Amino acid sequence: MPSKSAPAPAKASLDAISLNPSPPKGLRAANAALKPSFKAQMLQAREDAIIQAVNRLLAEKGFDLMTVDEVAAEVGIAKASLYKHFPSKEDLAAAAMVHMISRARYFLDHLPISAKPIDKLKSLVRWMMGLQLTGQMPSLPSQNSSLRANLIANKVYLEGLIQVSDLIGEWIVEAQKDGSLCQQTQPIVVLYTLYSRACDPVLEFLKAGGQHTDDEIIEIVIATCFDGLSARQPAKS
Amino acid sequence: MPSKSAPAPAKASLDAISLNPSPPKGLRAANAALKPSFKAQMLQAREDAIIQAVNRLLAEKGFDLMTVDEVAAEVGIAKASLYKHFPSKEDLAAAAMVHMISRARYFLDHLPISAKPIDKLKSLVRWMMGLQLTGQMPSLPSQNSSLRANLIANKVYLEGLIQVSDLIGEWIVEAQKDGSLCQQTQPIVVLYTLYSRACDPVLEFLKAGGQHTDDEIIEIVIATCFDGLSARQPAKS
DNA sequence: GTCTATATCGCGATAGAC
DNA sequence: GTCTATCGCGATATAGAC
Repeated sequence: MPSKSAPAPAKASLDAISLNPSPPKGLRAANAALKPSFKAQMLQAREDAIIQAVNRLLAEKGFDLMTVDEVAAEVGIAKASLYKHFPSKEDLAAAAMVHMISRARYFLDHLPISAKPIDKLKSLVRWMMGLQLTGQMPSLPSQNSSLRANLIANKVYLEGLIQVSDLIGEWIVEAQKDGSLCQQTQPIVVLYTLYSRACDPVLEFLKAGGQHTDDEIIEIVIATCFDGLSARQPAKS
Repeated sequence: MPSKSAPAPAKASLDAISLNPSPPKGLRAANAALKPSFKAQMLQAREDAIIQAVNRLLAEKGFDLMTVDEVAAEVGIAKASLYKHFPSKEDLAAAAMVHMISRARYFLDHLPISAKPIDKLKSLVRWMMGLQLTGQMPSLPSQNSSLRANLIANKVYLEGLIQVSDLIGEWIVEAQKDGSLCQQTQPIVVLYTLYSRACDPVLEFLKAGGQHTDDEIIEIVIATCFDGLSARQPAKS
């Protein structure tokens, strides 16, 4: 079912313009006088379409099984044109990751300020799991060396990741102070654990089981993640 | 550090004979009269060496990045010889998985009978995490279609997996009855969650952090897995 | 900057001698 | 059953015309 038929070339480009309102784009294009330079806009839109295709394929097949030919086919352009935008497959994946970091920062910045830290953390995990269940979370096999090297060399990605991690880290510390989060667990461990939920294979298992909706799966994993598998006294709230 | 230098060809073969005492081998060789057929023994030992190498490489690089040439080099035989034992790369991985299932059944069967079900479950998770931390847990990217098809077509693997799952499932139900395991969580969800700990990326994160020993990491993840991240009343035990 | 066509190469799998 | 040598294919990346 997923494969050889040419996948509607024009659609991806259009979607990339209308959809994805998350992070505001075209800042650079909007400042150079009144004329945003249509050319630059088109170029930006095409790059967005590329990144969107990469993200989808990365989520569907992972980095190793994703081919540059597929990306080009999904965007509807020639492979050689792709390489004019991104000099390598690794850079393609890196751009997709930068985009995800950007979406994450936008999501975190727009959480209700009044929410309790523990609820912000849960919202984050729900969001990440939702992305994975809907095939939007790029999965980079953590073992590929060339890809990792390329990623940690990418300052935009790395600084974004650090900023996001710092923000989440503050919430973790706050949640520990207000008594809603386990104080025996080191904040860094909490952070890693939350990140790991974004690629937890249990999501795929449950989805394959077909007995639950995506939302049900998310609540199940949220419960096991925060409340644990052991029996617990009925919560006071 | 990991790579191009030819990796000590002879060693793997010898280790395969002396090490790996877990599941008893050579049953077939031992029955045909008094003479176990040295030839068959050597052949069996070589196949064990192959499987051991595959398991290690599978754990180190994953299925996609593992090459058959590497396996042959690590075992110390020619690639063509490998293909006389296993007709494809997928069969190679399948054999490694069958071996792991076998080890798991042996481990489960030799847990102290007197142990409480909840402790049996924790022991299992500890064992799986220990395997992953020491590079013995093969990681099969759950996305590869041809590999999955090959695996579920492998009756030995599938039946073994079902047997193991049934056994664990019984413990889960018992642990829920005796009040040590959360009764609101469906047994199948518990099972999937436990399995997922075997390939939880949080292990790699913590190991990369370098701040904890393997045993410490295991206890940390056991705690977050069973007790959750949320604050909890001091346990009564 | 986009295209078609091609270079280059790594990897799974085989041929055929011994 | 083991070896050396090679095929065949698919994938990344590039050349060169427009």
